[in-house]
Amino acid sequence: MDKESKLLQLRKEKINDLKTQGIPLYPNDFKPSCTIASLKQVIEQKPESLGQDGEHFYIAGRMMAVNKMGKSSFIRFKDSTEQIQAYLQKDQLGEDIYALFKKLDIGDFIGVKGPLFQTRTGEWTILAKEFRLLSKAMRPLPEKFHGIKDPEKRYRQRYLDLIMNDKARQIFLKRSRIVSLMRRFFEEKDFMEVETPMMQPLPGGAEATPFKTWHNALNMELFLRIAPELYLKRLVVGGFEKVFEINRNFRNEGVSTRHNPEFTMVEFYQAYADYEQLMDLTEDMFESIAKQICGSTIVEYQGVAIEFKKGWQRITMMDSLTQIGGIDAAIINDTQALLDFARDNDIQITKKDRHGKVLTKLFDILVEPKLIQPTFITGYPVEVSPLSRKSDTNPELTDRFELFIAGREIANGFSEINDPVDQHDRFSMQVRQRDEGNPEAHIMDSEYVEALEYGMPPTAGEGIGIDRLVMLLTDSPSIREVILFPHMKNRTE
RNA sequence: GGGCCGUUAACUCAGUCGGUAGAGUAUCUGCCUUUUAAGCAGAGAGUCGCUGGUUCGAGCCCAGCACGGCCCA
Repeated sequence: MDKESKLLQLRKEKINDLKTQGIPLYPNDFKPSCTIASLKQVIEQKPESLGQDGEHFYIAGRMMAVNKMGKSSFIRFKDSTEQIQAYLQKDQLGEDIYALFKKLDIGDFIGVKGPLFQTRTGEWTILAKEFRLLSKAMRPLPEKFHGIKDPEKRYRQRYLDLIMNDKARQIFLKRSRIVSLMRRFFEEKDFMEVETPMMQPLPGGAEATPFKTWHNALNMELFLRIAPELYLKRLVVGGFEKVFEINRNFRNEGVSTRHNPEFTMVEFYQAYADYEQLMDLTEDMFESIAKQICGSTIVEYQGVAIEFKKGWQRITMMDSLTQIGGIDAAIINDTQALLDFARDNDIQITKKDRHGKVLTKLFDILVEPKLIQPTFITGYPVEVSPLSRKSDTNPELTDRFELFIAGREIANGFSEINDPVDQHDRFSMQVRQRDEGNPEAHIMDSEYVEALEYGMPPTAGEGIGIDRLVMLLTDSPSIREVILFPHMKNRTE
């Protein structure tokens, strides 16, 4: 990096000049008396108390625009809350300070002290009686009007995106509030927040390829978790009857507009509840969050109005395949006929796949993209649900649902298996699938089965993809817009 | 993994038929004490993603590679 742009060289020379003059470039003794947002509140509430003879305020922020007009200047600067303008006059500040100001750049942090006044056009402005450099910027900010648009640069240097694009800022403010509302929702229902291992000796709780890592001192291989599920249920065994965890999961698969290798889920478990109660809970939570974040239960996502008000459609996978997927009800139970149907429609399904798996694959392609309004799909086949309790009325199906919104999976929940014998059989079935060549099939977790052998109360649990929920509530077309630092390939220097 | 598109100044973007690289913003110099994307006058700024090829000559055509975006699997 010895090759530097002229601009950067000039800045460094300028910085050296300031240093030589004894001007502190990075002082840390200026304390703002209030934020810009709170100052603006004062302006709104009691403007009569303000004016050139009024109270002085200490305000700090990053300079975003400068209008130099000879012996006086306007600067626009912002802190994390708002932006405001200040008026700097040579007469007020003195020769030296004004000369210092003239050497500063957009992007520098500055502190201003003074009263408020109104300009000719009525804009409330700080009249600078004191002016200080608080932190020098070495590199120039992107252009003020167009900001920064290059998606690669926005993601790799998110700080620039956050400085220049208010829309990006708003997305992450909303994300933070969504997580906070969710946490409050669970706490108010007496759920307890817990943290379970992110590094696990056996990756479980989902069908996915894990990341591997190595613990030196223990001399063992570990996996970044693909789900917290099996640990959270151990806690239910241990007597914590309502638990939730908001944290990252890691899945070693491709990146896309809907997938980031690490993503955030909330997973929660409630003893003595069943999957139907969790559907109710989910409706309540989403309706409440949508209202508080978007001000309405109707949220526009990519040009489509989505209604979050509770009372969402609930339909079995079988019914969805015939009613939405357009499959003839006559062949729905005939595996061979379904395979023929798939072949005729260019849907790739292996012959090895059992009936339930065939149904699920057909569902993914024919039904899922059409589920725009919030919809619960229920009645998932046993083969694809190794941790879900079997239905009392049909042992081929489980007491499970998935939630779809805007054509994508948002949540997955079910009544849990608490029969250790059943769980052991299910794992065995998964192990057979693994032997048959499905690398994502579940691993036998004997220690988890042992935990169940000590007895787990009847329980239901659910996981909700927070990134995808944030996408919906912020009208973001790509998951990268809602993850601060989405994963990217290394740039080769 | 496949298809399409993109990569030019710090940022946003032009660049015609292949003929020595352009604008706005930013920067630098000068003027300017109520501006609003301030204004006026002047100046500087480029490994055109990388590597090869074709050509007298390549930002432009061809091939490969890298990174990114969108779509598909």
